Amino acid sequence: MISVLLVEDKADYRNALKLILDNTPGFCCVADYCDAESCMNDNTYNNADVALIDIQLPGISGIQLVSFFKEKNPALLCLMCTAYEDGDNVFSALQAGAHGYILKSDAPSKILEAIVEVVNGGSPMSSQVARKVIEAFHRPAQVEYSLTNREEEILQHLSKGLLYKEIAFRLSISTETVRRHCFNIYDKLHVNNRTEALNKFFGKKPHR
Amino acid sequence: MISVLLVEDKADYRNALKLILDNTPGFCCVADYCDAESCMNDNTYNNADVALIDIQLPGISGIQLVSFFKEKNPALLCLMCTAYEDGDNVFSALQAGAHGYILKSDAPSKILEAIVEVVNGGSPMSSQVARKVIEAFHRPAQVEYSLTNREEEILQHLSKGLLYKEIAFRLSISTETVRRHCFNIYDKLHVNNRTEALNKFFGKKPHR
DNA sequence: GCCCTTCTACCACTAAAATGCTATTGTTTT
DNA sequence: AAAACAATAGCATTTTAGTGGTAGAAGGGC
Repeated sequence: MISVLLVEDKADYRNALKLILDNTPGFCCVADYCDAESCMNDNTYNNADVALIDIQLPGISGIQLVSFFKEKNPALLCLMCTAYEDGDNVFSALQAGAHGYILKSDAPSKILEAIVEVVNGGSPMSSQVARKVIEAFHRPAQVEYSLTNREEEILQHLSKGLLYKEIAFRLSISTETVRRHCFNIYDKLHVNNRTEALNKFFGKKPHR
Repeated sequence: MISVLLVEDKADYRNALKLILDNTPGFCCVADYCDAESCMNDNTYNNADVALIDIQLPGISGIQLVSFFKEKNPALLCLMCTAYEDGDNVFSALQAGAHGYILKSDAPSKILEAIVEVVNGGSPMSSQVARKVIEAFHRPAQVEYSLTNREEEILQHLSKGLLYKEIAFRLSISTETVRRHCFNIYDKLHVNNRTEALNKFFGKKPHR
């Protein structure tokens, strides 16, 4: 028996889903809310397997609700529900911790299928959104900056936010040498400071 | 016309695919190889739109080939091909830069569909593999550090490696104010420098 | 009205980082 | 043996970052 939690502002759609869930063997609707706030103030989310959440909710968005669930009950599987396939929003939701999504235009049978899929360890989503996820996920091609082993080692320590003197102590070399290595690193990477070097070497887009 | 490159060691399967591609309007097979090495030594990969690559190749693996393509011709779309759905390998391939994958057991029509899908910006993959990708992609739960909007904005700029004065210029405020914001940020995050703040706020493990 | 937070700003001081130059030791390549 | 590179290290200088104190203007909440 899969317990589903509904958070959807449109009463018609919410009630329809509830009816379908409660009348399909193997499914049940443990609770339903018309907004995120009332759901957060309740604690039914601890008794559900899957949460079906509308992305566009009045007030606190569905994406924020996912973040909330992720903290309060990480085991809860979040399935997003959107009217139309809004790439960016769906993407943000997945990034926040959602496990898949369905379109409101999908047939009830497809929605039930998606719920089962999520429970079975899948992540139902369209191929287009999958691409966005994949791309954010790709490791940027190693552009081979030919740093020496020692330089990479230094960079590892730099990435932790350590001071030169702390790195020097850990590696049992002088602060001057650490300094020198850094300078050489920045030179090779064509950057001017620690943060740029880390972004470049570890291939990070600065930040979302 | 979609130009496809084949890298597949099983001659039967490779020839069959080639035949299908060359005899389907809108598709053509620009080259085919039985291993990664010979493909890397040629330069046909510059003339293809999509590369269909077997994951299990003798010698250099399909995953390594993807990394190679990513560096040499980042525009080439890599579609992996596997005999059975080996989660870890497929996952690694996607991480290395592949855009989707198909199963050898899929019908020819489905394979052609997947190729079109990739060209159209999609990422064909199973729901199970999508889940693995999604999970690797999830941001760790934000521990809510209650930074103000302005402080988060400053942090965004810090993450690019900008100097205080550069941030000040972009936000049209004084350097002193940027300085002050940073101090407040470090205070709230209980850290002592930029790198630590970035690691903590953006929830990153220092580095692999 | 008053309190509290946020954003703004200046000053002063210390610590650290970034940029130069030079130089020794060892290892590897040619 | 010479040349090239890697790692080490010292010194000097300038710039930037980090830590304090203080304080005014704008906005929300009580």
